[in-house]
Amino acid sequence: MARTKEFDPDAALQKAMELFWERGYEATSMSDLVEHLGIGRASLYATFGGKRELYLKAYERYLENGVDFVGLLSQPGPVLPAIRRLVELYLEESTDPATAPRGCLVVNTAVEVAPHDPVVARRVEQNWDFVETALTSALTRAKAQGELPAGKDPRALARLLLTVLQGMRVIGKSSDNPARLRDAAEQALRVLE
Amino acid sequence: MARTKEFDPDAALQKAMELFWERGYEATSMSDLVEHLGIGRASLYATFGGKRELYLKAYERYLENGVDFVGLLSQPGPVLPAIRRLVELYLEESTDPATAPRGCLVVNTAVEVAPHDPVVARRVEQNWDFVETALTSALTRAKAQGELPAGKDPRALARLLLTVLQGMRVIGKSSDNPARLRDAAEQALRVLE
DNA sequence: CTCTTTTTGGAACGAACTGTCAATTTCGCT
DNA sequence: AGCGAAATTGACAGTTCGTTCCAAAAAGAG
Repeated sequence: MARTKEFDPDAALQKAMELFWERGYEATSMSDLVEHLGIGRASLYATFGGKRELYLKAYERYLENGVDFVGLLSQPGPVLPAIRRLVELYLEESTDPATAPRGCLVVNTAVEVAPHDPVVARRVEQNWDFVETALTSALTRAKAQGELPAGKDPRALARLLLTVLQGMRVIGKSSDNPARLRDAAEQALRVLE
Repeated sequence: MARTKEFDPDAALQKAMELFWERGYEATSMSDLVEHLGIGRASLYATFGGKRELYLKAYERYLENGVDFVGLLSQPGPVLPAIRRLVELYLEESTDPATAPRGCLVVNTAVEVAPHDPVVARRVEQNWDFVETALTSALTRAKAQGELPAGKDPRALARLLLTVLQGMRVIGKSSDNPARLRDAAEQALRVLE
């Protein structure tokens, strides 16, 4: 017994996520969002709450649509080719002029928002944990399958890869030198041999 | 034949840099700056120009007082220990709860400001070039001195280190797990052996 | 001491900010 | 058909933003 929503909340959240992704938290105003989402101001507040809550929901939406680590790394068979594909995926997104400037929303959030918002900081750290865990279990499996030398430490290697991936995203945001990140990615992969 | 300034512009710029470093560009208002610098609004504008110009000057001030790559890496004698010290310095600053949340102003700038300001982007990229060059020449010297295996590529290794260092700064901003970055740093250094 | 130049604190500017509210519209249901 | 509940609309507060302006004060040069 109510009026139906005129807009699709899912599509609106997607657009909000893209705007936050491109411009950052502080530089994106509620008026910008109202304009780009094509919905009324009050509808925005009624559906998503204030700016901070909307950002948190946009952040989660980003994670849902992001790189599928588990799907990529948990496939049966050899592990290292999957890790190579993962690194190359990050490399492409970090060097392509169309996608590099926006970087990764998690990195952007870690840098701009997390230091001033404990809730956000926890979410970001959970993501680091998640990626690290996915890489660790993949490398552990690789070691069991003989793809990784016996002396290597899967968790330590996962932590190096995690750090390199985020570093690539940062440098890609302000550099149009693909060779730089290509070399870094290649050297990072060579650690696994 | 004129009045002298009542405040020390150098000290004021230092304080402005610290405020931008801690809060970011957008989240720091001119009123915040006036308050923390202890000088009048008009003096701020007359001395440093507008907000953007002040930020650019603060950025340069940060670079002047930052890690002395050349001084660290150009000392005569073995190179690898110096590189190890450099990585450990980054590790400490990225894991110490007192310094980790503010991260590195260059990284913060690369993420928040560079994508929307070509001038800033150029400055940031110049910094990546500078660090990469310093590391490359150091590793080249290490190779000549037999510290680095003959098969290694100094520039590619420098690019990996550059990426790892920036990645550490990002993860350190939102993680209080020192072991994570310690492992990453250790594995990165192991690449040189 | 006077003139000139600069600094200074604070008021004031228009614009933009986040968030709210009453009025209106549209649906489901009796 | 008409009633109640939810959603839209547009305007509206109350701040805060970056920036400018101005009168008063201060300090070196003659």
